[in-house]
Amino acid sequence: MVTITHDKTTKYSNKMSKNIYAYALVREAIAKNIIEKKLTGNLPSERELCATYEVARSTLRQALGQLENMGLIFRKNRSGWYVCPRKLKYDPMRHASFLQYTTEQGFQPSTVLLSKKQIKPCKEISESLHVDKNTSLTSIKRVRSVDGRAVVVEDLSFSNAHLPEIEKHDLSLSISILLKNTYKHHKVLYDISVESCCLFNPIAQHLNTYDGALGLKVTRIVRDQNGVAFEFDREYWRHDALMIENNAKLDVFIQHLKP
Amino acid sequence: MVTITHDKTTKYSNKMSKNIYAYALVREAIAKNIIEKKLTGNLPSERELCATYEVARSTLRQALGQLENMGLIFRKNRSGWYVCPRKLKYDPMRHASFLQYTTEQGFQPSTVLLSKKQIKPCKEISESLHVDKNTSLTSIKRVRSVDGRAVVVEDLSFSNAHLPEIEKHDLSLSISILLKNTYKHHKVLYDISVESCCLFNPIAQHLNTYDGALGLKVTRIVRDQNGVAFEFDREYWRHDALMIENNAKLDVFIQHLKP
DNA sequence: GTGGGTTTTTGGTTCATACCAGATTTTTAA
DNA sequence: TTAAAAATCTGGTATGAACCAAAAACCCAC
Repeated sequence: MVTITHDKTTKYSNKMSKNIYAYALVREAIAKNIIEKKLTGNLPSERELCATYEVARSTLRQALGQLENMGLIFRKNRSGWYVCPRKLKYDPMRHASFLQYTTEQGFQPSTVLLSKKQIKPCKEISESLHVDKNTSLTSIKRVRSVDGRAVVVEDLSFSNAHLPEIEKHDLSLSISILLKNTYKHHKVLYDISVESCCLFNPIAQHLNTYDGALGLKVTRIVRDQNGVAFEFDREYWRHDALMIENNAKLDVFIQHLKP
Repeated sequence: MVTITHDKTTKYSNKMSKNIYAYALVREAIAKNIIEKKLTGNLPSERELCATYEVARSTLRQALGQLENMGLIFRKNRSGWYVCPRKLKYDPMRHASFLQYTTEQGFQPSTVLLSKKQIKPCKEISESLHVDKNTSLTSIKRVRSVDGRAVVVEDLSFSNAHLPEIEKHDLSLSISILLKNTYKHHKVLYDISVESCCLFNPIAQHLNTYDGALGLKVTRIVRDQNGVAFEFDREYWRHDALMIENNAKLDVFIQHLKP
């Protein structure tokens, strides 16, 4: 049983006081308990929280929804609300494997290959990779988890011409290591885009979230040293699972700048 | 008066059919109208839409909320819902001014300086800039708009030691041009982080949105050629206003790689 | 015409209720 | 003992009603 600190004299639904809304008061009260670690793991049930804060369920759910947007809590379908684990720091520009940067940060990573097939590129991909609409590409879908929590669905498309027989490798492992070891692509370049998005089924289901949940979409075009694009990635992340980080590579730059 | 295509035989609130929910059907119907440009500018009022789709207002608002998360529509406080303009493409790594990259993309930019003061750094800033907690920094807040729509609130802190008399310049103009012209910082390096966040008052108010709205937080540490950090930025963006983009600088890299 | 007050319209907040669907736990029967 | 069935708990969906706050439209006196 979880005990929540709660000033019993505060009437959360009393909108007269200070022109502050009930949902905002409840939101702040729960946020405070989470930040001060008085609340960990799973939250009390919605109906319990309604009783605690003396608000209707829809008001409570408005507060919970905002805490979810803040990345403080998340839900498991029809099972309950949970305090979010810390975010994964992720540098889409860095040529590091998922395995590497997750373990560096103390997470237990895992990957499941959902599908592997030959596809014809959509307009966006054919334009990005400069290939004809009828060119066959190797396409894979994967779900990646940290500490048993699914955080990203990847949708990767590879140019067969550039990466011969790629479909014969174990594609549930690190692609960046495969590029390095098998195809000798030690230097690659990325075009990255990041934007806020909504996660819909079936992606939402793979991430154990709901249809319409908040996400971050990372798109990446991978090029070789000559600027030839050979890989097109779409990554759909749980919005609460990651923080994009890109650190200036001082050592490299300074080297170049020294006479 | 806006006319909406709508199959009158579809009962949106009939949950029996196909196990698809009313809010999802309404969401898809409105999304379709927006994508097909049958719906532009402002949407009909919520009560009208309720009548059109035969759902309760709370159900409709759930659909509108998801369309908002998708970046398809946005709201002006108590005035109505509007179809989102296209997103601004923004490369936080590029040393380009807001004026420059907005006009390049055909937007009309403007900036309002909200405040300018001397502050003592918080823990995060003092650690990032490697300055003592009692060092005075010049701090400014600005709101930047494109086509009259406020899209980002900036919170910038500068090291006075590194940028002497910075407080005497017009800080509603481009800082990157100021750095270039006045302080001769032609080459700078950035540490960037991007994450999903919630926008609360007063930031939400500056962006003409509501307390708890979705946002993207961009944090940036600016360093000189020697790696010395002298500026700390926090940017709070409307989540529907931007797309982070970073393009591989092929020309530069290829130059380096050529023998 | 026009400025200022009034009315109307709009979204924003909150409530109470009901029932559904899936996860979880408990009970029951083989 | 264990697997299947039932009960229970949880969040998810949906309704409709009421009232509030601010924006927008309107109107009228000057």
